[in-house]
Amino acid sequence: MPDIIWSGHDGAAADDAPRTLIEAACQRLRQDIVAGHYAPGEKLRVEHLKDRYEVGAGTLREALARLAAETLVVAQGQRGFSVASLSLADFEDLTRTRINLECEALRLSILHGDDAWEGQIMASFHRLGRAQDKLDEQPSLDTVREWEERNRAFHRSLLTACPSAWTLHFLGILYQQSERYRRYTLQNRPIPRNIHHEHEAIMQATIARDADRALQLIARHIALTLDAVRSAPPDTFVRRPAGRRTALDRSVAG
Amino acid sequence: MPDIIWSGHDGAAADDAPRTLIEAACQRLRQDIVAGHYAPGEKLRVEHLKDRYEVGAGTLREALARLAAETLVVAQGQRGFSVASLSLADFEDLTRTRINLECEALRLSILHGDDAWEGQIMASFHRLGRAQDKLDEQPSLDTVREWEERNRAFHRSLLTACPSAWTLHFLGILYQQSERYRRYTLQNRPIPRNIHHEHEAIMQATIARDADRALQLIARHIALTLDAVRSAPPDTFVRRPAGRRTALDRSVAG
DNA sequence: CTCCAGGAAAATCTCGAGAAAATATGTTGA
DNA sequence: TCAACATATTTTCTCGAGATTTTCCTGGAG
Repeated sequence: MPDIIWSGHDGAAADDAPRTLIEAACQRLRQDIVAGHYAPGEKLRVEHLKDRYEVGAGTLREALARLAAETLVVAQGQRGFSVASLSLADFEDLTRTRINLECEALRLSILHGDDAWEGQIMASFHRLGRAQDKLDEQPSLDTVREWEERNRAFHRSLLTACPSAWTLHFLGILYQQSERYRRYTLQNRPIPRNIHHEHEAIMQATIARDADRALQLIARHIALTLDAVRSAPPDTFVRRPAGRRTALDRSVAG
Repeated sequence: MPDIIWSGHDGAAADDAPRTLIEAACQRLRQDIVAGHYAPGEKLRVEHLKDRYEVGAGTLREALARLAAETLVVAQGQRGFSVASLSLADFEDLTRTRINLECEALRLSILHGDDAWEGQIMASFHRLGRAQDKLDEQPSLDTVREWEERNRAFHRSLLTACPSAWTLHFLGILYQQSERYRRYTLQNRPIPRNIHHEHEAIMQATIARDADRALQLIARHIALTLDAVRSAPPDTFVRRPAGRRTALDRSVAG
């Protein structure tokens, strides 16, 4: 139980209580970045942002450093911070990695889940269905927000029984990135109706403990997002500031 | 090619040039933590550390924030920073997740690797063998260091052809954590001889493009580290400062 | 017209001091 | 003896200003 590792790790958690100005600025910045208020690759100048978010320079600086942890912003040596770039190739990789991890997480969740877990899934699915109805009746920013929130809750409920904190941690990061892509490329696009049936099938297979089927369904479900983004206007991904170096520069255990 | 995402992400890369004092402090702190100079769960007081590393308070603070990104340290609301805790349960999870990702990365690497990639693997394997010889002849801190360095290089060479930057990124984090566990639990313990044969078998299967066999071998290879840590003194994992919350609190794409 | 060099402007990086919070300590009462 | 409150100390959090670096603009030479 490596709870501790994530406890203060404002990166993945801490939606609840912004105890410090840093956390508050971190949250607001994260929301604005994920929501697409800043263009991909855009430079984030501390001098400008400290006015916008009404904090000191050092404070904002540390908030940006924390966001760099989530790979939402990048920090270059002596050249300040900028919003992480978006590219189709990255999203393809992101989606494949997410499918890999989410299948593993769902498999473990089905293996370890108890009755309460099943109940939570049904409940969150029901709430998502209601949000879907409201969205169909009256599409608005509020109803969309609510649908997104409950969609996230539904997907999360599927995995709550997964005992692998590391897998969930990485999935959290990938979720966030995925959401950023989705919002950026599919701005204000209506949510197709058939997603509801996908969710229903996933839920049924999961509760029936049919791991093979559930994994197949969730994989396809996630892959559909990739197709949707692929069909975005071709000029969507353009920004590409100079980048270099590759990961995996450290340590290995034998 | 999401190179940009990792470019300045000092978290996983940037061994080369500490362009700022923050990066320098970050590197030194990371080394000291991975090396075990600080006990797991130990509080990291800024006032003390700023003297030790000869930087200002704000500078050290930001370095700690970046290390929190790598999950080496944790930042709690108004209660400062502390070293991430270690537990056997966490290491088991860590290892399983690493096996999952590393198998996927190796599979992709075998799929995409070219002749130059094969050459790099053979070269790094050869260098590792030489380091092993030197280590057998004369065990010392230097020879151990060299072996560790080349072991890391060998494992990295296996995956250089993997096109999934996200998988490699996560693996980098897991590697680092794994190394921390290994050093903490197996301090100064000799490296068993048969590891050389494991590496040889992995290399041969990889170059022969026998993905199934290579994956099986690498999975077992990593799992052996888990066994080694399991056999550590039972009182190794004790520290457990208060922790709460779980990951996966954010976002999902539909 | 292109390319290189120099300098001005902007931004980042760094530091120490003051305010807020949390922990530790000491005291009082039951 | 134990619990609870008030105080004191430590630690974190926050801010603005100065030093260093990068960037951009201008000018001139080839």
